[in-house]
Amino acid sequence: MPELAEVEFFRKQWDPGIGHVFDRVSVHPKARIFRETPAPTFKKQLAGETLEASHTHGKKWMFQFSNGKWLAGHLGMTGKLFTASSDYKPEKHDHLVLHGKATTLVFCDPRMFGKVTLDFEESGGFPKWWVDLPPSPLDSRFTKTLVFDFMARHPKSPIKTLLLDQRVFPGIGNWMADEICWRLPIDPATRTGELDESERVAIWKLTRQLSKQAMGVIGDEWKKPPNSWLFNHRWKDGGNCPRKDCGSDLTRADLRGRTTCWCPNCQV
DNA sequence: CTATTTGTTTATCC
DNA sequence: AGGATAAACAAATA
Repeated sequence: MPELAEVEFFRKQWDPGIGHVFDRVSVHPKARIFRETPAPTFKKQLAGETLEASHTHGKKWMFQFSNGKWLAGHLGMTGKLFTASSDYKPEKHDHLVLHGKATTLVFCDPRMFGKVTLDFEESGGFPKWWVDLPPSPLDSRFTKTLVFDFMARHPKSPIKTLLLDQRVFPGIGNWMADEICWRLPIDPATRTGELDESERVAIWKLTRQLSKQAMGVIGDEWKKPPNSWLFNHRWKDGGNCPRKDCGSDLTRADLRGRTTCWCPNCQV
Protein backbone atom coordinates (compact mmCIF):
# COMPACT_ATOMS: atom_id res chain seq x y z
CA MET A 1 0.00 0.00 0.00
CA PRO A 2 2.39 2.64 1.08
CA GLU A 3 3.55 5.03 -1.64
CA LEU A 4 5.21 8.38 -1.06
CA ALA A 5 2.29 10.16 0.59
CA GLU A 6 1.29 7.17 2.74
CA VAL A 7 4.89 6.82 3.88
CA GLU A 8 4.87 10.49 4.88
CA PHE A 9 1.63 9.88 6.77
CA PHE A 10 3.17 6.97 8.67
CA ARG A 11 6.35 8.91 9.42
CA LYS A 12 4.25 11.51 11.23
CA GLN A 13 2.63 8.82 13.35
CA TRP A 14 5.85 8.67 15.34
CA ASP A 15 5.94 12.45 15.92
CA PRO A 16 4.71 12.10 19.53
CA GLY A 17 8.00 10.32 20.23
CA ILE A 18 10.26 13.16 19.09
CA GLY A 19 12.35 14.44 21.99
CA HIS A 20 11.66 11.32 24.04
CA VAL A 21 14.06 8.66 25.28
CA PHE A 22 13.27 5.04 24.50
CA ASP A 23 14.82 2.95 27.19
CA ARG A 24 13.64 -0.46 26.05
CA VAL A 25 13.27 -1.99 22.59
CA SER A 26 11.48 -5.23 21.81
CA VAL A 27 11.87 -7.18 18.58
CA HIS A 28 10.65 -10.35 16.97
CA PRO A 29 14.03 -12.00 16.48
CA LYS A 30 12.97 -14.08 13.49
CA ALA A 31 11.08 -11.39 11.59
CA ARG A 32 12.26 -10.99 8.01
CA ILE A 33 12.19 -7.19 8.27
CA PHE A 34 15.58 -7.17 9.98
CA ARG A 35 17.22 -8.81 6.97
CA GLU A 36 21.00 -8.76 7.14
CA THR A 37 21.26 -7.05 10.56
CA PRO A 38 20.51 -9.32 13.52
CA ALA A 39 17.42 -8.19 15.45
CA PRO A 40 19.29 -7.95 18.80
CA THR A 41 21.51 -5.24 17.28
CA PHE A 42 18.48 -2.98 16.97
CA LYS A 43 17.61 -3.71 20.58
CA LYS A 44 21.07 -2.95 21.84
CA GLN A 45 21.76 0.12 19.74
CA LEU A 46 18.46 1.96 20.08
CA ALA A 47 17.76 1.38 23.75
CA GLY A 48 18.46 4.54 25.74
CA GLU A 49 18.57 6.84 22.71
CA THR A 50 16.41 9.88 22.05
CA LEU A 51 14.36 10.28 18.87
CA GLU A 52 15.45 13.60 17.42
CA ALA A 53 13.86 13.97 13.98
CA SER A 54 12.32 12.09 11.06
CA HIS A 55 12.36 12.25 7.28
CA THR A 56 10.94 10.51 4.21
CA HIS A 57 12.22 10.05 0.70
CA GLY A 58 10.00 8.25 -1.80
CA LYS A 59 8.89 5.11 -0.03
CA LYS A 60 11.70 5.18 2.50
CA TRP A 61 11.62 6.68 5.97
CA MET A 62 14.40 7.66 8.30
CA PHE A 63 14.39 8.30 12.05
CA GLN A 64 17.28 10.18 13.54
CA PHE A 65 18.34 9.18 17.04
CA SER A 66 20.87 10.60 19.44
CA ASN A 67 24.56 9.63 19.18
CA GLY A 68 24.53 9.52 15.39
CA LYS A 69 22.19 6.55 15.07
CA TRP A 70 19.77 6.36 12.16
CA LEU A 71 16.89 3.95 11.85
CA ALA A 72 15.78 3.66 8.23
CA GLY A 73 13.11 1.50 6.73
CA HIS A 74 10.62 0.59 4.08
CA LEU A 75 7.01 -0.45 4.65
CA GLY A 76 6.84 -3.06 1.90
CA MET A 77 3.24 -3.97 1.13
CA THR A 78 1.67 -4.05 4.57
CA GLY A 79 3.98 -2.14 6.90
CA LYS A 80 2.58 0.44 9.35
CA LEU A 81 4.05 2.85 11.88
CA PHE A 82 1.94 3.93 14.81
CA THR A 83 2.15 5.31 18.32
CA ALA A 84 0.51 3.65 21.28
CA SER A 85 0.22 4.31 25.00
CA SER A 86 3.17 3.47 27.22
CA ASP A 87 1.54 0.27 28.52
CA TYR A 88 1.01 -1.14 25.01
CA LYS A 89 1.67 -4.87 24.66
CA PRO A 90 3.22 -5.79 21.30
CA GLU A 91 1.08 -8.05 19.14
CA LYS A 92 1.84 -10.77 16.64
CA HIS A 93 3.10 -8.60 13.78
CA ASP A 94 4.68 -5.80 15.80
CA HIS A 95 8.28 -6.58 14.91
CA LEU A 96 10.07 -3.53 16.28
CA VAL A 97 8.70 -1.69 19.31
CA LEU A 98 10.34 1.23 21.14
CA HIS A 99 9.14 1.71 24.69
CA GLY A 100 9.30 5.17 26.25
CA LYS A 101 7.91 6.59 29.48
CA ALA A 102 5.05 8.41 27.79
CA THR A 103 4.66 6.62 24.49
CA THR A 104 5.35 3.44 22.50
CA LEU A 105 6.48 3.49 18.88
CA VAL A 106 5.51 0.45 16.80
CA PHE A 107 6.54 -0.93 13.42
CA CYS A 108 4.00 -3.55 12.40
CA ASP A 109 4.16 -5.54 9.16
CA PRO A 110 2.14 -8.76 8.72
CA ARG A 111 3.59 -9.74 5.34
CA MET A 112 7.13 -8.70 6.21
CA PHE A 113 8.02 -7.33 2.79
CA GLY A 114 9.21 -4.27 4.67
CA LYS A 115 12.66 -3.80 6.12
CA VAL A 116 14.62 -1.79 8.66
CA THR A 117 18.29 -0.87 8.76
CA LEU A 118 20.61 0.85 11.18
CA ASP A 119 23.32 3.37 10.29
CA PHE A 120 25.97 5.05 12.43
CA GLU A 121 27.33 8.46 11.54
CA GLU A 122 29.92 9.87 13.92
CA SER A 123 29.72 13.23 12.17
CA GLY A 124 26.01 13.45 12.90
CA GLY A 125 25.10 13.93 9.24
CA PHE A 126 22.80 11.80 7.14
CA PRO A 127 24.16 8.45 5.95
CA LYS A 128 25.70 8.79 2.52
CA TRP A 129 23.32 6.36 0.82
CA TRP A 130 20.40 8.53 1.95
CA VAL A 131 21.94 11.71 0.54
CA ASP A 132 22.62 9.90 -2.74
CA LEU A 133 19.03 8.77 -3.30
CA PRO A 134 17.63 9.82 -6.68
CA PRO A 135 15.65 13.09 -6.63
CA SER A 136 12.07 12.82 -5.49
CA PRO A 137 9.34 14.00 -7.91
CA LEU A 138 8.73 16.71 -5.30
CA ASP A 139 12.28 17.99 -5.76
CA SER A 140 13.28 20.57 -8.38
CA ARG A 141 16.12 18.23 -9.36
CA PHE A 142 13.48 15.86 -10.74
CA THR A 143 13.98 17.28 -14.21
CA LYS A 144 12.48 16.57 -17.58
CA THR A 145 15.94 15.53 -18.78
CA LEU A 146 16.21 12.93 -16.05
CA VAL A 147 12.89 11.38 -17.04
CA PHE A 148 13.53 11.63 -20.79
CA ASP A 149 16.95 9.98 -20.53
CA PHE A 150 15.49 7.13 -18.51
CA MET A 151 12.68 6.64 -21.01
CA ALA A 152 15.16 6.62 -23.88
CA ARG A 153 17.04 3.79 -22.19
CA HIS A 154 13.92 1.63 -21.85
CA PRO A 155 11.95 1.98 -25.09
CA LYS A 156 10.48 -1.52 -24.86
CA SER A 157 9.13 -1.32 -21.30
CA PRO A 158 5.44 -0.55 -20.83
CA ILE A 159 5.17 3.00 -19.51
CA LYS A 160 3.37 1.85 -16.36
CA THR A 161 6.19 -0.57 -15.54
CA LEU A 162 8.71 2.24 -15.93
CA LEU A 163 6.75 4.49 -13.57
CA LEU A 164 7.20 1.88 -10.85
CA ASP A 165 11.00 1.98 -11.11
CA GLN A 166 12.25 3.53 -7.88
CA ARG A 167 15.59 4.50 -9.43
CA VAL A 168 13.91 7.35 -11.30
CA PHE A 169 10.40 7.56 -9.85
CA PRO A 170 11.02 7.19 -6.12
CA GLY A 171 7.76 7.00 -4.22
CA ILE A 172 5.56 6.09 -7.18
CA GLY A 173 3.67 2.84 -6.57
CA ASN A 174 0.92 0.89 -8.19
CA TRP A 175 -2.02 3.20 -7.66
CA MET A 176 -0.03 6.33 -8.55
CA ALA A 177 1.32 4.76 -11.74
CA ASP A 178 -2.21 3.83 -12.81
CA GLU A 179 -3.48 7.29 -11.89
CA ILE A 180 -0.81 8.97 -14.02
CA CYS A 181 -1.60 6.80 -17.06
CA TRP A 182 -5.30 7.43 -16.59
CA ARG A 183 -4.89 11.19 -16.35
CA LEU A 184 -2.80 11.47 -19.51
CA PRO A 185 -4.69 9.37 -20.74
CA ILE A 186 -2.65 6.55 -22.20
CA ASP A 187 -2.86 2.75 -22.24
CA PRO A 188 -0.53 1.62 -19.41
CA ALA A 189 0.84 -1.15 -21.64
CA THR A 190 2.10 1.35 -24.24
CA ARG A 191 5.79 0.78 -24.93
CA THR A 192 7.69 3.83 -23.78
CA GLY A 193 9.38 4.16 -27.17
CA GLU A 194 5.96 4.66 -28.76
CA LEU A 195 5.25 7.82 -26.75
CA ASP A 196 5.53 11.10 -28.60
CA GLU A 197 7.21 14.19 -27.17
CA SER A 198 4.06 15.72 -25.71
CA GLU A 199 3.11 12.48 -24.00
CA ARG A 200 6.54 12.14 -22.44
CA VAL A 201 6.38 15.71 -21.16
CA ALA A 202 2.94 14.96 -19.74
CA ILE A 203 4.23 11.88 -17.90
CA TRP A 204 6.91 14.01 -16.27
CA LYS A 205 4.50 16.78 -15.33
CA LEU A 206 1.77 14.45 -14.09
CA THR A 207 4.26 12.62 -11.90
CA ARG A 208 5.10 15.88 -10.18
CA GLN A 209 1.50 17.03 -10.03
CA LEU A 210 0.15 13.80 -8.57
CA SER A 211 2.99 13.48 -6.06
CA LYS A 212 2.23 16.96 -4.77
CA GLN A 213 -1.52 16.35 -4.67
CA ALA A 214 -1.12 13.01 -2.92
CA MET A 215 1.03 14.64 -0.25
CA GLY A 216 -1.70 17.21 0.32
CA VAL A 217 -4.54 14.70 0.50
CA ILE A 218 -2.88 11.74 2.23
CA GLY A 219 0.37 13.00 3.73
CA ASP A 220 -1.16 14.80 6.72
CA GLU A 221 -4.49 13.23 7.62
CA TRP A 222 -5.06 10.49 5.05
CA LYS A 223 -8.20 12.08 3.67
CA LYS A 224 -10.13 10.23 0.99
CA PRO A 225 -9.00 11.46 -2.43
CA PRO A 226 -11.61 13.22 -4.59
CA ASN A 227 -13.97 11.06 -6.66
CA SER A 228 -12.56 12.72 -9.75
CA TRP A 229 -9.42 10.58 -9.29
CA LEU A 230 -9.20 7.03 -10.58
CA PHE A 231 -8.13 6.08 -7.05
CA ASN A 232 -11.63 5.74 -5.63
CA HIS A 233 -12.85 3.55 -8.46
CA ARG A 234 -9.97 1.20 -9.18
CA TRP A 235 -10.35 -1.39 -6.44
CA LYS A 236 -13.87 -2.59 -6.59
CA ASP A 237 -15.27 -4.80 -9.29
CA GLY A 238 -17.62 -2.88 -11.48
CA GLY A 239 -15.82 0.45 -11.10
CA ASN A 240 -16.52 3.08 -13.73
CA CYS A 241 -14.23 5.64 -15.31
CA PRO A 242 -14.78 8.92 -13.41
CA ARG A 243 -13.84 11.06 -16.41
CA LYS A 244 -16.54 13.49 -17.46
CA ASP A 245 -18.59 12.13 -20.35
CA CYS A 246 -17.03 8.65 -20.10
CA GLY A 247 -18.21 6.33 -17.31
CA SER A 248 -17.08 3.18 -19.13
CA ASP A 249 -16.42 0.00 -17.17
CA LEU A 250 -12.85 -0.05 -15.90
CA THR A 251 -10.62 -3.02 -16.76
CA ARG A 252 -8.25 -4.73 -14.36
CA ALA A 253 -5.52 -7.06 -15.51
CA ASP A 254 -1.98 -8.11 -14.69
CA LEU A 255 0.78 -6.09 -16.34
CA ARG A 256 4.29 -7.43 -15.70
CA GLY A 257 3.20 -8.88 -12.41
CA ARG A 258 1.22 -5.93 -11.06
CA THR A 259 -2.53 -5.48 -11.04
CA THR A 260 -3.30 -2.64 -13.39
CA CYS A 261 -6.55 -0.73 -13.74
CA TRP A 262 -7.44 1.42 -16.72
CA CYS A 263 -10.31 2.72 -18.81
CA PRO A 264 -10.39 0.88 -22.16
CA ASN A 265 -12.38 3.74 -23.65
CA CYS A 266 -10.14 6.71 -22.72
CA GLN A 267 -6.76 5.03 -22.54
CA VAL A 268 -5.85 3.88 -26.02
C1' DC B 1 -9.84 -24.51 -0.44
C1' DT B 2 -8.67 -20.90 -3.84
C1' DA B 3 -7.49 -16.47 -5.48
C1' DT B 4 -5.85 -12.00 -4.46
C1' DT B 5 -2.60 -8.37 -2.68
C1' DT B 6 -0.99 -0.46 -3.19
C1' DG B 7 6.65 -3.89 -3.23
C1' DT B 8 11.38 -5.22 -3.84
C1' DT B 9 15.05 -8.39 -4.87
C1' DT B 10 17.00 -12.09 -7.31
C1' DA B 11 17.52 -15.23 -11.08
C1' DT B 12 17.24 -16.13 -15.79
C1' DC B 13 16.96 -15.34 -20.37
C1' DC B 14 18.10 -12.48 -24.18
C1' DA C 1 26.76 -5.38 -20.20
C1' DG C 2 22.55 -4.29 -19.43
C1' DG C 3 17.59 -4.68 -20.29
C1' DA C 4 13.19 -7.31 -19.87
C1' DT C 5 10.65 -10.59 -17.36
C1' DA C 6 9.04 -13.93 -13.98
C1' DA C 7 9.46 -15.87 -9.59
C1' DA C 8 10.13 -15.69 -4.77
C1' DC C 9 9.20 -13.74 -0.42
C1' DA C 10 4.57 -14.29 3.78
C1' DA C 11 0.20 -13.91 5.60
C1' DA C 12 -4.27 -11.86 5.81
C1' DT C 13 -8.54 -11.35 3.53
C1' DA C 14 -12.47 -12.41 0.49
